[in-house]
Amino acid sequence: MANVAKYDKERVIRQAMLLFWKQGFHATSTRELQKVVNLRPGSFYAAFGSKEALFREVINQYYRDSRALLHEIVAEQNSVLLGLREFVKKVVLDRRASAPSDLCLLVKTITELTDQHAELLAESRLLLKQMEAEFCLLFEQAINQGELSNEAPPKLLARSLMAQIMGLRSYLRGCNQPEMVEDMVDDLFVRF
Amino acid sequence: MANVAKYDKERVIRQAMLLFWKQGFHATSTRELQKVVNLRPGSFYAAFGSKEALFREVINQYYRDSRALLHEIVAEQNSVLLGLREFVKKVVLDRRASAPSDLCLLVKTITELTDQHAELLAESRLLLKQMEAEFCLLFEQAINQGELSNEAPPKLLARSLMAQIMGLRSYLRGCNQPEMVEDMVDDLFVRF
DNA sequence: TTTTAACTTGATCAATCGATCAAATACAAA
DNA sequence: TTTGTATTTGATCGATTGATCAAGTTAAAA
Repeated sequence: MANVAKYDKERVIRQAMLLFWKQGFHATSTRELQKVVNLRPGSFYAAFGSKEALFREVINQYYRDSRALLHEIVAEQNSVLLGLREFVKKVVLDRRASAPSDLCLLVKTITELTDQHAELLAESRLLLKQMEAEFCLLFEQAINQGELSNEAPPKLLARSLMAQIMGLRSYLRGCNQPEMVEDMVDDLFVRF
Repeated sequence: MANVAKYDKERVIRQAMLLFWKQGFHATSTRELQKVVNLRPGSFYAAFGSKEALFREVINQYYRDSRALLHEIVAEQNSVLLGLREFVKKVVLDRRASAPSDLCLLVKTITELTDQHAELLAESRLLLKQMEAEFCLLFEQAINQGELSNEAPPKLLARSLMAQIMGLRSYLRGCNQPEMVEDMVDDLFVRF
């Protein structure tokens, strides 16, 4: 054994995440990435292998962070349904000032990438499916606790919530006026 | 006077549109564009000036085509509301086999681009707003003809429809299973 | 302290990027 | 047919892309 990397890999991945999230995969050069993470080419490629491989680690970190945020917010609330509502508010509206993009990194990715990066596309789809599964579990929990008036299957509710969040965030990116979307978030939860 | 361009400019723009629509702005090189439109660099840059300028013409053509399709489909239907529903079905589901992407080119663009291409971003947002205005006019028409049970202002209905379409198409891009979305399109119009 | 292997560094690779240009070509006007 | 001008063509520009590599540096193991 000898040296051990003197940089914090998770920290580096999060710095890269911010840049990828803001600019997308293609518009972010490896030189920009090397600069923000303060690694020279050799260290950079020794650590991650390729731009694609780094991106793969980035979207997985993004998923873990998102899932953690969801469960944090739900845990703070009295009911699962209120928790979901707060999560949507947080992600769609509150975090707008600090996040690198109005949109979910995973949605940005499936929007940008084609079959030319089939692995990254498939990985992003998988992570979105996993996020949907988290929603589904929470809806099941809400049903078991008698919180839910809507009698639709939890799988359908989760699917619908995913599409609604994607719609709101895309719309917000288009109009750039958060006040137009605030009411829409509330409307979203009227149906539950 | 002398020669006149021997290619059809609108045709060229539509060919470029298919490539941009499929691959996005950054992932589409000027060389690929030159190839599909069968123009050598000189003619290409004489005709359009730059990649950005061509893209600008492309998204404007895309908007005109989309608006024309909307009014075509509405005209075929007995009611405005049925027309809107058919338009959504067409755009989200039916055209999936032939379109270069599951997503709206304008939404892909506002998703991909940053302030580094502020003009194109602003132009895309403007065209989306114009599409929303078309929806708004149709909802007003539906109200005037007594078709509409929903008493919400047409502006809100148009806004909601925009977000819903964006959500469905993004979700479809993520799951890649159209059958999961068919029912969601119908649900969308239950509320009207 | 010496050895040794991992890590860091800056230069550099071939390929591709968007864009330009002089020369060749094509066609309407004279 | 000749002239004049717009268009087309292929070569090429400088910059940037993702990635590699040998030389230099560091620190744990012996």
